[in-house]
Amino acid sequence: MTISKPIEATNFIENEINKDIEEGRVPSCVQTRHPPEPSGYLHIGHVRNIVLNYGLAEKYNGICNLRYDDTNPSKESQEFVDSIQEDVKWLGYHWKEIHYATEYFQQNYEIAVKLIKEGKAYVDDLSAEEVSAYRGTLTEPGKESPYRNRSVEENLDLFERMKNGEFEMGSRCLRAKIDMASPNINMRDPVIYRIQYLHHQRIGDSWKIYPSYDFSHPLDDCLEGVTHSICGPEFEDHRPLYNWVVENSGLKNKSRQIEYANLYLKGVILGKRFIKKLVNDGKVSGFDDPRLYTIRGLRRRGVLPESLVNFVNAAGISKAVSVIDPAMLDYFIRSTLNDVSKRVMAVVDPIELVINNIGENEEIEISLADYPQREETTHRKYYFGKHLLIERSDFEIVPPPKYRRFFVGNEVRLNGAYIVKCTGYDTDENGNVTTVYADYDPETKSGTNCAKKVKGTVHWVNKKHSKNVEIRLFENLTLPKEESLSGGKEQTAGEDEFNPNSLIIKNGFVEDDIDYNEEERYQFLRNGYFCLDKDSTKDLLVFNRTVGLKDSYKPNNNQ
RNA sequence: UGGGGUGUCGCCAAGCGGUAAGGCAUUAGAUUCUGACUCUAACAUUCGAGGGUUCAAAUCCUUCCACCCCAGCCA
Repeated sequence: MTISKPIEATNFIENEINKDIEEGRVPSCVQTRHPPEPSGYLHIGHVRNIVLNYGLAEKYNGICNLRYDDTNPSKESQEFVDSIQEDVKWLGYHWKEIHYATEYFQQNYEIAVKLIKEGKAYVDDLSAEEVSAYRGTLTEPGKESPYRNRSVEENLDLFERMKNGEFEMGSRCLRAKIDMASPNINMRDPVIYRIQYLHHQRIGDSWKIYPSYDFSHPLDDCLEGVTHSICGPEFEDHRPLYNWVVENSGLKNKSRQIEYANLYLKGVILGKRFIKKLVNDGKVSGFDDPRLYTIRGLRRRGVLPESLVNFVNAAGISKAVSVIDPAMLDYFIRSTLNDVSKRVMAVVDPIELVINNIGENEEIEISLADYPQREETTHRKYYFGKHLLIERSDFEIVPPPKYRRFFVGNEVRLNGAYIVKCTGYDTDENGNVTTVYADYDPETKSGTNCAKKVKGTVHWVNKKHSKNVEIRLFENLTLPKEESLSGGKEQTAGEDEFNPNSLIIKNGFVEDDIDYNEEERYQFLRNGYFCLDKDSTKDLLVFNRTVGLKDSYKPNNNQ
């Protein structure tokens, strides 16, 4: 039993930061920011960004602020701003301060005015379609807008009137005057302010003009004292623009943008838009559905935050697109859970086991260790008796080679109780096994250090001392197409593309005094971790998944 | 197609001119009152491909190939 330890990571971003510090470009305490747009729930793909930003600040004794990139009210809501804070806290990270891009609107505006005065920005009257048409294509340069060379006075006046709400939404915008012929499309006079008459969740209707990401983000970074602005790969071509804004802002603090690759899990749905669609279509119960890889979905599945952090650190970081095998995540989930899980007995798919040589009402008290994986553990009482339940898969009429569990003539240990010898079985008219019979050996009680050793140990539950529960086995909710995992693009998926086996409901049994406890994690069988859920329709829900679904017994390989 | 980026074991990923770290997965074995956990061992003569420079290259030069991102008044 090892205690999972935090994984130290060094990566190319740290190398860059170290260089900046050594060469005196930034103070040794760096400042980062975690800049989510409050337009969705956080998911596993965001954890890398969180670990990086908060982690880097921690590592360099700097600070990391949470800053909502809330410059597009049409997509954002308070629900998302609240959930993001909860999720970050749950992950174990702390921001120094909370800021909003909207807090900086006045300063953003003043800098825009300064740019206009310097002839570096102009109000364009072209429609959105025209702007697009004038922009050119990937291979052809763009055309300059006829409004590009308006006088500073006219621009100032127009921009002021935009701000005052005198124009229609979309009728005009403010553009940075850079280079319409640039091979980098982002530099072809990007729009930096647009007119927007939408109600904003934080600032209401106070502003009629909204800066674009490309304008506000670098400014807010500099204003806040950020030294390193870590972002996704999609902003790589925006870096020249980022730097242009920083250079022309007149701000003394100059932040530097560094991009890293996003993290995907093979076959796992992560797109914000996609997750929303699943929720809206009722495919899943909500943003916290355990099949989802949202932070809260994972959490509800019983995953612990350190698993996520360790996973992300172990996966490392580079600029190459990384599509990680979910088995790796599972490993980190298991390794954390293994340390903390209470071992209990439960049977997912039961068949009856009758002990021949014990009285109908006879009961033998046994003691079960709650945490056998630890040096010290508490114990609980349980009862061995005549009518027990075992897992259907723990009995075979014709045992495959090397099979260690129940088959007629074989001896097996009932976990925590006695060694038992299988004597026979009953089947129904269809040939399905209904009952298994066995004799127990009274000399082999658990804890007595009996000489007899047996290869297999089997979980069981006493029919009388167990309760019927609904057991929900969750598989990963995946898509067959790999391209569906991307976050940004329009994604289309038909209903039948979802894994239909993502939720399996079983009628199982658990020891009768195992009750809901938010903190507790459990393990039963050889491979399943679960937690109980308070929304249970019956006594409890069991969340399982690929966590530990590895079954070392593979008959086909053992022939 | 113009620009930007990336290609090291099935999957991540170190490496930055001195002769291929590590993790996941896999395989074999030990241990085991969970076929779990733990343990031990195996697992790239080779770094997208071809040329070149060098005593020496995954690391430098060069050509080519593949994949990703960019033409929102989204972020």
